[in-house]
Parts: sequence; C-alpha cells; structure tokens
Amino acid sequence: MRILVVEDEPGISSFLKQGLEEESYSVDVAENGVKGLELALTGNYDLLLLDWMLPLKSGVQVCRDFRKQFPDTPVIFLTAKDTVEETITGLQSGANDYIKKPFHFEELLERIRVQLRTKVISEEKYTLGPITLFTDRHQVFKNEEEIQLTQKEFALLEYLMKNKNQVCRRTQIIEDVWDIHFDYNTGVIDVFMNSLRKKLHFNTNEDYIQTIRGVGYIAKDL
Amino acid sequence: MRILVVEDEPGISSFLKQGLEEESYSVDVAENGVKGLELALTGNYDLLLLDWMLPLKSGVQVCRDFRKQFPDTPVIFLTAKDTVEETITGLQSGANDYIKKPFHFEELLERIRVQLRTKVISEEKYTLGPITLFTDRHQVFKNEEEIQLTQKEFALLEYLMKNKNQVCRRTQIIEDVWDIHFDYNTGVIDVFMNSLRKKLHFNTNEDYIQTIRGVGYIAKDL
DNA sequence: GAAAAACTTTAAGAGAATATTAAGTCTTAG
DNA sequence: CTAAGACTTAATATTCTCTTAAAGTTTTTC
Repeated sequence: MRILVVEDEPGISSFLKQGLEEESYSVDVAENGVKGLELALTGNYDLLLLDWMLPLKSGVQVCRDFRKQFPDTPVIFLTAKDTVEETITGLQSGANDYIKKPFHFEELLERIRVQLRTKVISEEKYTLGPITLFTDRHQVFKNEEEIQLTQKEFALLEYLMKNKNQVCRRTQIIEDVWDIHFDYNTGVIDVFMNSLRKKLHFNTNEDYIQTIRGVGYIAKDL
Repeated sequence: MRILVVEDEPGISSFLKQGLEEESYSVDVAENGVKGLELALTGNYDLLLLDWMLPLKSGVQVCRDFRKQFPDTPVIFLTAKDTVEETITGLQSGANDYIKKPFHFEELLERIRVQLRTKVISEEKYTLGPITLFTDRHQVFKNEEEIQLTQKEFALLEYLMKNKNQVCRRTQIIEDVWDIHFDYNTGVIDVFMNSLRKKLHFNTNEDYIQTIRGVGYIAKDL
C-alpha cells in the first residue's frame, strides 16, 4: 500500500515516513502543496496524509483538486488547526478523516487501516508526464484540467500511452487503432496526431509525444 | 436517512435525537446494548452512533456483532473513553470513526456526513447544480420550483445523478434504467434525454448534462 | 543549396452520432 | 370501454467527427 505524506516540517514528515515504513507501507513525501498535488495526481497512491498549512498551496485546496479526479482515494488531514470550523472545512473539502496534532501514532495507524479496509480495487489508468488517462471512465486530464477528446483521439492517445517509451510504428498504429490491415496511404495519423498535440497544448520543452522520422511516434516521460 | 443512537444517558441521547432530527435525519434511540443490537440488526438504519459503556452489552461487543451481518453500514463511536488504547480497540471492532466526549455537535454532524456520502446506495437525496432529486418522494426541484417528471425521465435523471461526475455509457444506461441486457439500437435514450433536458430548461451556460459522443452522457457540477 | 522526402497544418466534404419531432402502441384511471 | 398520458418506434434535421486532399514546413540527401 502506497501512502503520500504532504507535510512541510521535515521533523514530522520523516517521523511519519519512518513509522509508516516500519508498518510496511511504502511512503513518499512532498514538502509543499503544489508538489503534493502533482504527485497525488499520478494516481500512484492508496491514501493521502495532508497537512493544512503548506507552502504554495493549502492542504484544503490540494484535497479539493485531488477529489475531482480521484473521488474514492481516502484522504486524512493531520494538522494543528483544531477549531471546530477548521475541522468541518477540512472534512467538507472531501477528506475522510481529520486528526488533530498532537496525535498518537498508534491512533493514526489505526485510522489509516480503517480507511484502507474499505478501499476498492483501483481503476485502470495510464500516465504520461502531467497527463492521466482513465480507460473505463473515458477521461483524460492534464494536471487538474479535464481535456475533451473525440473517440479516435482518445484511442490514439490510449495506444501511445499503453506503449509508453516504445516506438510505435505507423503500420502498427493504423492496425491497432484504425483496424486497417492493408497498405494505407492517406495522412490520417498525422491529422489526428496534430489535433491531439493541439488539445494537449504542450509547452516547447514538454516534448511528451515525439515523432520519429521514417518510423512513427513515441510517447515518453522526460 | 435513518440513524440509530445507542446511549444510556437520557440527557445525551435526547440531545442527539433532537439535534439530528433538526437536520432531518430520522432517529431511534436504544438505551442498552442488547436492545441496541436487536434494533440495529433489523437493517433499518443507515448509520449507528454507539456509546461504549452500556448496560447489558458493551458498545464494542455491539459493534463486532453488528459488523458480522452488516459490513458496510457505518458505525461511529461517541464515548468518554479517550485513551489511545480504547480508541484503537473501538476502531478495530469495526467502527468507521471514533469521537471523544465532550464533542462539538457540528463536528459530529460533519463526520456523519462524511460516512454517509460514500454510502451512495441508500442515499435519498442527490444534487446537481440547481437540481435536487428526492428518491423516496419521487420529486425533483430546480431551485424552488418543482419539476414534474414521468417514471422513465425520473429513473434516467436519478441514474445520471447517482453517477455524478462519471461517464455513463449508453450500454450501462440501457441496462440499468431500461433493464435490457442485449444489444439495443433504437433511440429511446436520446428521446428521453431530450425531454429531460427540455423539462429542466437549462440555460446555455448551464451544461449540467453533457453528451459524450460515441460513449454516452455525463452529469457534472460546473 | 536545391530537390526530394517526411511530417505538419489547414480546410472542406462525407459520414456517423445525436437531437428533434411526430406518429403509433401500450397502460391505466375513470 | 374510452380517454389521457406514458412509452416506444421511426423518420427527419442537425451537429460533430472522421477522412481526404492539398498547401506549408522542416529535415534529409545529393
């Protein structure tokens, strides 16, 4: 089980990391809200532990943004903010539990177990840099923002992401995405690759989909 | 939403009953563990509020026995037992949350909502932007104005709202709303979607029900 | 550096999916 | 049994997607 700890005080985060790893969770730490959300949105975690007061982006904001894409992954606030109003705000932002500092580690552990015991099997998804693609839901996100794709655009992106870091030849693509098994000559792939890149609006240094002259294309993390 | 309060101190239980009923929960009270378990096992409740120290049968015992038959109904402990060991024992007995007395009623309310928002199935009220749908009463409102829907229109809207923010495929809709389990190709869905949107008379910028070409529809808050 | 090859971009027509309308069939209340 | 309303089917209209083709750009080759 993978846990993401978003906490800016090194003392607390390293204490949490060590303690949780002793319980054989695998733990990553982010030291500010922006980095935390970014990591969380990769979808690699089964649970989030969030501090409220974070540099760059508050825990509440992280929780809200995270919830839009992951409605089922449990989130636990772990914070010194202890008024009733703050607790309620935290829970309303989509958290599943709210623990006030100072806390007992054993109680935290048990509350984590409570959240994880109901957790369902996670859905199939692929990632590519800031892009996340959910096959069943038929949805694509770039960071927090949802991107509307047509059928073919989606199928093409799905194919590239499924074969991430591998060169996809044009003949393979036309077979697997278009289901055409004879020699083809029109520029369909090129046109769709174009609209795909346009909709994903990569910056100049975000070369996540590269063309390989004379062969095809490749999707790769940078 | 029906809540069972198991609590032997009349002062506390009547305070809880009154407060929760003001929030339009329907509340029953049991004043000892045996009676509490008996009522709980009727399955008529969506959530249990349990005291620990109870006559005849302890809250922990009630929780354990209840869990055997109802693994998914949320249970919240509400108790003066406040050591870490007791908290852990309570949570391990199958509870979903553990609140220590004295507590703030507003926080209790919010923690109840947290538990109930994941129990989608038995929920009786759904919202979507200005739309509110009551499953039991079979009523739909847009803001204050009631909207008259037919059976199928209601069922369709209910399905979309139950799966808010999730893509609903045409095949799923035809299965779950029409109960047709083979391939089906008439435009029933389109026709009902049309009359639904007409009756809900959304403005141009109120795109609460979007169509996803080639896939189906999605109801989402904006 | 010019020509050829490969890829990108744009635009328009064909095709497919959905929206709308209307008519026919079924159900239910009186 | 009849009439009103609800559901389904079918036909037409509209909108959006996919494909093709042609023009523009970059890269490679000689």
